[in-house]
Amino acid sequence: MKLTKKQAASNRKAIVEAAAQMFRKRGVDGVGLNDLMKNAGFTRGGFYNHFESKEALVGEAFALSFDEALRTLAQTLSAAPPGEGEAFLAALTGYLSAPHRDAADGGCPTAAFVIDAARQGEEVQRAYAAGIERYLSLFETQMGAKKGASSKQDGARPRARAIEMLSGMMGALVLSRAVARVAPGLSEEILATGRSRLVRNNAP
Amino acid sequence: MKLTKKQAASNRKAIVEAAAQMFRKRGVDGVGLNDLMKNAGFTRGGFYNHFESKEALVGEAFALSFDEALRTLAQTLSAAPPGEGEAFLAALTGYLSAPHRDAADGGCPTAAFVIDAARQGEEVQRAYAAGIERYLSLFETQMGAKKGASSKQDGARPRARAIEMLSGMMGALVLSRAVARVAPGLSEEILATGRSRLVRNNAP
DNA sequence: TGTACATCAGTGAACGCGCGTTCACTGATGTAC
DNA sequence: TGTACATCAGTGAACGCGCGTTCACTGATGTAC
Repeated sequence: MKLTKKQAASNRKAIVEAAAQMFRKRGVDGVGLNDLMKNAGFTRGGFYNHFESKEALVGEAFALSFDEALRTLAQTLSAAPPGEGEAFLAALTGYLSAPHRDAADGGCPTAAFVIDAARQGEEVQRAYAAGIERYLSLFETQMGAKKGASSKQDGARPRARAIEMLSGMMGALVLSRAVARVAPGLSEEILATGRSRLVRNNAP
Repeated sequence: MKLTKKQAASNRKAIVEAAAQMFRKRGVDGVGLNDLMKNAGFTRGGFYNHFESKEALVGEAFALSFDEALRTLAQTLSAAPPGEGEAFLAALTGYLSAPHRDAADGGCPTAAFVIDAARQGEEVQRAYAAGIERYLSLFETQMGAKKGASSKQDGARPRARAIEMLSGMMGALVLSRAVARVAPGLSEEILATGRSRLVRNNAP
């Protein structure tokens, strides 16, 4: 049953893809390897043909999640007319939306993995920290692009503004998820408050 | 081996206390009942004399964590000279500190349970949402007390300011925890940025 | 108040189950000649 | 290019282990008289 190298690599990728989604939705501890392999379209025994251990997969799943999220965001931004910063604001507004809140499996890995990352091994945590730094760099670039146009936060340096933005938006998103089922009004209020803050901080 | 009612209630309390700490440190899925009961000073079989299921305990552990955190905060604030708001700012600064980052088991339940809450059953999630509302009320009260003294955020209504504060501070704390072991510089930078934002927003 | 008995918190073995991981086996691919 | 063989991804049973939960049992407490 040996497969072509191309097919084997593709199958491996499918496992990491499934893991990236399932880990975001249910947490690392909430996903078993048998369940994962079934979702990826295989039987459980084949897992160790591709990965040394579950932890090794977790690191790859974290890295892939950040790769995809950052690539998608970069594409969205580059598709818009440059210099204005409107596309960036639109992306941030979509971040604090009900669809993103309700679809964690395809959503922001910073939010989905923020508690898991603290409890995983160092290699996994390094993948997470690397993703954070990439987000911060992107934010700095975007904020620098419309320098002078924004108002109230100009006193803070770009790096500090990027950190505030990432932690503040991620905090609002995870909090809105945490109460969504039993307090939908509060959940929406948290998202709306975050969006209005974005608008306020970006007003001319 | 029957115990006095008082002793039995005390033993039950010990189990919930242990759970409140262990769940905050390792997550709900990361704590087994045998391990929990051993930590509380008992053998595993006794658990079901006090609780219907693990999920029932989770709800009580969430509620107790919020009770203790809010009581401690209220005590700190009431011990200080009233009206000035200095004690509140000091408490917030302590929230974004390395000791709090490094001791999740005795720390803020909003932060520790924010991802678990989204994945637990409705009863557990209700306990979490109730805790959030209590935090928001306390924040509103504290911010109202120094009304007119603060500057930049006065345009936002107290409720919105409380939501921003809770989600923003919680976001910074969990993000600093997520990278603490592999990127201590970034972790401290996240905390420091949050603290400087507090100072900025509360400057006269 | 004193005795007789039901209550029930604690014990520790045991249940079935799913976990991460290992294994012998299969058979088409990729390689050596 | 054609044949012979080593490689290795996939299969599915099995491993030991810890999980949440159940159980029969113990014996001091709380209650009934």
